[in-house]
Amino acid sequence: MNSEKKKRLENSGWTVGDAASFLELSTEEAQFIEMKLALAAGVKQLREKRGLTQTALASLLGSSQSRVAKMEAGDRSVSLDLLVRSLLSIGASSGEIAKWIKRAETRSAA
Amino acid sequence: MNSEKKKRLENSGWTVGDAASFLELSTEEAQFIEMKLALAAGVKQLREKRGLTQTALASLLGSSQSRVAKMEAGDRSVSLDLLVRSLLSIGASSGEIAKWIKRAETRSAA
DNA sequence: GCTCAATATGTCCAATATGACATAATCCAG
DNA sequence: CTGGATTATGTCATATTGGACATATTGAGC
Repeated sequence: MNSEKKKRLENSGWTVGDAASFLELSTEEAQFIEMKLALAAGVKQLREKRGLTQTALASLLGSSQSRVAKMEAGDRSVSLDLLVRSLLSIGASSGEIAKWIKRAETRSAA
Repeated sequence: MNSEKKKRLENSGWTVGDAASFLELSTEEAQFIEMKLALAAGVKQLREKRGLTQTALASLLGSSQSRVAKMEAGDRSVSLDLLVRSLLSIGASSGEIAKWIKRAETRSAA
């Protein structure tokens, strides 16, 4: 179970630690993180689709390049709120967002 | 457009003000709020289905009754994060959450 | 390999969210 | 009615988040 998923989590700054503590991630937590990562990917995807640079998107959102970078990385310091707001601002519909969230479900199967 | 939806927003502490300022709610903002309200309803619905009291759910979540009440009311002070985390804790799947979010889409049609 | 644009990472402090508590309002069986 | 339980509302202090800035890393064209 560790390899693929664990790396994904670690790369997003979740300091997963050893296998034992990794296993302590409750399913809810894991699902939540997966959800955030899915939306993070959505932001990146949609931004690139619009041909925007992180800086451009940032100014569109009234934010900063670094925050956009963190959003796309699914950094611990970005909330679902910010991700969703951003997606809506880029023009994603609730339906699309729902699709991304749903997609997170299958990925979180251990 | 005002009546039904406006009241829903106002009842959730959004101080919508007069029609003009209400119209200034960008579609993104409106969609975001609708999303929160949809999830708020989801929490209530699921809690009752489980036969839990707000206090019971609160302790389950490591939170307080007042916060649960605010969640279900879609209060301005509760984040998407909290709503989603709570839903996951009550046992909702990502798919169900996605469904609620998607449902918010149609409701937000002016 | 150099340059420059794009992206990533780390750190501040201002703004917002959260749990807790007090207290009020509702509801409902008896 | 009344009392007890449930839910709503207001307010704090603490914790978390977010924009900004500095700086590092990466990547593409030359």
